[in-house]
Amino acid sequence: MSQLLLNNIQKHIQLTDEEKYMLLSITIPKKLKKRQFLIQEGDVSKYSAFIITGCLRSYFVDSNGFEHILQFAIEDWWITDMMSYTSQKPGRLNIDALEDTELLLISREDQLALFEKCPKFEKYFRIITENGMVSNQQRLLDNLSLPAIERYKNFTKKYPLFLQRIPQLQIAAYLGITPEFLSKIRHQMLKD
Amino acid sequence: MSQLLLNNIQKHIQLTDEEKYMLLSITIPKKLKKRQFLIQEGDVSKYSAFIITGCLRSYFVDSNGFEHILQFAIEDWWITDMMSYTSQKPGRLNIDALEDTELLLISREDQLALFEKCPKFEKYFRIITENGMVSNQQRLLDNLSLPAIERYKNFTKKYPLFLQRIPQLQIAAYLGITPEFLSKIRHQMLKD
DNA sequence: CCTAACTCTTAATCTAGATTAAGATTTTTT
DNA sequence: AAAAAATCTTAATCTAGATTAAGAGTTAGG
Repeated sequence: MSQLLLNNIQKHIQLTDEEKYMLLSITIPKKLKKRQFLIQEGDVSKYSAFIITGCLRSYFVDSNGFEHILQFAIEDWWITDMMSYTSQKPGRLNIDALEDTELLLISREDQLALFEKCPKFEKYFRIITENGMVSNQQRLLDNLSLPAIERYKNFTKKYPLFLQRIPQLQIAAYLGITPEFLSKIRHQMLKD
Repeated sequence: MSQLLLNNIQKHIQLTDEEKYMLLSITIPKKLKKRQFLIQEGDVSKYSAFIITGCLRSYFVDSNGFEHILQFAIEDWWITDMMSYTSQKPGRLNIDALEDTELLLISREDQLALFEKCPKFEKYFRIITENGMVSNQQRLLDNLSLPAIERYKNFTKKYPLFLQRIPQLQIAAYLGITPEFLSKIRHQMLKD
């Protein structure tokens, strides 16, 4: 089960058995049922979560009660409220499970201690964070420059697996449109 | 002149004189006149730039020829096309100077070699990247959840110094609205 | 110092996407 | 298996912000 995490890490750095042990000794397994929360608004995100099976979303509830989704995450991905996790202050994001989910958690405290003991892990997380930043930037550019229909087409190309797994309601909240308008777009796409 | 960079770094990690030397021996000073490019679309971003004086912007030109600004950067900030810089593949961003500017450049190659020689620097850039990711996420949330007038108010609060320095045309391209609409918003704000 | 090139504003018209509402399906709970 | 809750669709109406156009103010280069 931890093998998925080790494999993910070993795409970027090589680990000795001792280093594997160092890592695994600080990971905490956790299960969430569908709709259970990992983090709620106002919490300090003590942990970053690596997903073994299942699917989570991180989202923000605006002053009108609308949800806006920052990230979907499935097997082999990390998710947390980065702002709260890095600062260890209360965050504004919620993270909950869209399916029954198995996670490995690592606390910020243990993570930083691990970096001190073994800088290789700092490299791994530096790379993960760089990649996350790039995909965030790409998404911001899409939101600034493309109409909703193009953003949806990009989404279907980039994340074809999500289409089967994630309700349209959620996809609309990720794209920044209403479910009604997404429905209209999909109808329109069938015609051409 | 390099003192600004050393101070910035020493907010996050402590450096020995030798480490300072290691860093400075790979930085390349560069000057740009207003309107000169650091990077153009299609280039590989060989360098990340730390700003000593002046102001730059990174932006994307969409298929209709409209510019969308990802980042403004002034003294004491880093800027690059992260996608291209980390992958060393051609990028889609332009970076140019809004004012006469002095920079210190570091190549991706030298940066990665520095990380190997001295993991402390990996820590520094991991922190910088984490912070960048957080502010990108915050901006994405603002774009998803707030109307233009609120985004402008947030901008004025977060970057009061930019208001004097950066033309409204550019600020509009950052907020994701037309300059005409920004003008309307500003007029509207005077009334209350 | 003058002209060309930006920059900002105002206003009329237009459109992508929101809102509201209602009905049809599907999923979940009891 | 029935009832309740969530999901998706369609359609009419509405609005935030775009587009177009024109003029005024400001900056910069020759």
